[in-house]
Amino acid sequence: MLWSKLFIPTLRETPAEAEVASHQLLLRAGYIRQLSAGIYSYLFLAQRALLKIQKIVREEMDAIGGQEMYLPALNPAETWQESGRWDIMGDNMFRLKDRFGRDLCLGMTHEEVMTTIARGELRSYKQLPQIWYQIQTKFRDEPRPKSGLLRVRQFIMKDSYTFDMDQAGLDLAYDKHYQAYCRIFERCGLQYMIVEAHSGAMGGSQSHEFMVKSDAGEDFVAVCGSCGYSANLEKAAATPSVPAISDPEGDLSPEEFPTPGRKTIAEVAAFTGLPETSQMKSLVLVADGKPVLVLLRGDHQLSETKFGAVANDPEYRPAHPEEIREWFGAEAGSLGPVGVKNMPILADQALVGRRNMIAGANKDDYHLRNVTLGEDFQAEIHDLRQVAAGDVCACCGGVLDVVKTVEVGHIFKLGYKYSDSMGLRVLNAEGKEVTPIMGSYGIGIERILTCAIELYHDKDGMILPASIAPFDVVVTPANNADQAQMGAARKIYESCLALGLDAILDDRDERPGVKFKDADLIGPPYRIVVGKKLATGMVELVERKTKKTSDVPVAGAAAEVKARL
RNA sequence: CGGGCCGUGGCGCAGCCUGGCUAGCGCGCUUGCUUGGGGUGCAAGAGGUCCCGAGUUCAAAUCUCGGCGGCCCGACCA
Repeated sequence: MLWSKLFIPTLRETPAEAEVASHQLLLRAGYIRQLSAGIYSYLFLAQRALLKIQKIVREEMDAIGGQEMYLPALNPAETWQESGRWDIMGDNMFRLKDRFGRDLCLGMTHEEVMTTIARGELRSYKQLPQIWYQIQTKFRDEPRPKSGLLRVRQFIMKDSYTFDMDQAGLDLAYDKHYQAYCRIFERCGLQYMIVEAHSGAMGGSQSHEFMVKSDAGEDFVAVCGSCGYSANLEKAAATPSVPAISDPEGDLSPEEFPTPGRKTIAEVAAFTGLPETSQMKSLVLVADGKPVLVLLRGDHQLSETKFGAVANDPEYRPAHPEEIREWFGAEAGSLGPVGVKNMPILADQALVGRRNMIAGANKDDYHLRNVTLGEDFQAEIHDLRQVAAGDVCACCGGVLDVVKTVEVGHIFKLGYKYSDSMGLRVLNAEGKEVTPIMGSYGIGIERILTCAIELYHDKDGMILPASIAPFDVVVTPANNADQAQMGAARKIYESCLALGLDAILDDRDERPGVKFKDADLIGPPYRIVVGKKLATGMVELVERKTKKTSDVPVAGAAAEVKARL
């Protein structure tokens, strides 16, 4: 293609609204333009890159026996009411009414529609297993769209769904997807990691996320440098670090002491001269409409996900100050477990085995010393704390790190959640009616592009992996006015095409500097510069990643690019 | 849902506090010449409801109130 004929609106300056590198470069390189918050138009270059990504995804999905479909994005309310997600999705779902006043929504994912198809058509175990997928636009009314294409309200997703007769079948389907996803992210050139994940509102048992490490991300992942254990922070488990000082020995009784004005863990630590690890942190939460007292080691944080799961109410809330006053007779800064009878007490397992700790006295401005779990009060023990950097890996004893990541793929074993609630039944070999087991698997197409840019760029622009770059090579005549250069450039460009390369000829009447800058910006892995050395029969082959230049003969230039890709 | 910032030709900004000519600057765009290896130089041009509405005033980009839109932090998020 001829650059002079294309619409590639590059920007010399970075638009003020773009914060993260991928967003800035997508705008500057003329890939995207914003239409509204979290809604973007994909221009020519973006569309080319996204199509290349989709091609890779299709090839790998087809390779595991996936059958591509295309489902409606516009869904009737009933479909979502059947699974119960019409209510669960809340404000995150775009909703609208048709002319007759019927409720509709824009699909966020397609478990319901896929299950609707399946229950209408699948009759026999002979028809299973099935792997169905689509590449389609999804809609989510994010409370806060941000970071360019990283968090948007409309995006393209590859989503697949599997139907199997039994757990073993699901395990196999899950494993096929796991392997296919590895190949997809591999081929797209991403450095990724696979982490154990929390299955959230999707329901289901096992789940893995495919994450790309990036400061632009919003998901935190705990990783062990020694054994490779990695898990989403929502779910990660680890052995807590050893307390800063050991506990006082002996079977001591709780003893009240004044702590005037000291409310926070840090203030009490400073006042008593004892580290935060010697304290019990008391949180009052309201789950399922009922109060719960949660105890953690002073320096630990509550994992909202873990608590939500234990309390069986992901919608729980912190208690209001008035409620705390009513239930405890003290303010939040002076709460503790001793003497609490009117609500269940949940303690984090890091408190097991500890003795004689500091806790609030349930009396303003007083704390207790010598409080011991199991002796001075009883509690249910759970893993409730959020893993932190520096914790000890539960698998190997190594040190855990916590890194920021972007989620590019997620696979779930759904189990029977949808097939059961929506009435998908088939007959097994014995002629008995059984419920197939399902899995669902997603990939964010734009996120692959965005992560690639986050991962691979420099001050001059994108350095895209060849497999997803909109072009393999750009041919740049240094001086347009020079007929010999233009002619040679044209010939090289044509040889590239003949070799099956995605080539672009920068035939614009621009200064060489402008052409070089633009080529660097939009990210093709190679550039062939036809310049003064043409007189000696040579052109320059420049590798975008390293900016390394090598002289190659005119006649062999195209082949050399082909060989290097 | 809490907190902060912003809205002035396509892009980046100044002007606003302290109201007053035809609203500026850089980049980009058009035309001509020039130049031709990292955003060339010169010249001449085109392009603006100063986000919208109401109010104050002789006079509003500027002050007041209301609204809309965008960005960022937190909460939230398959």
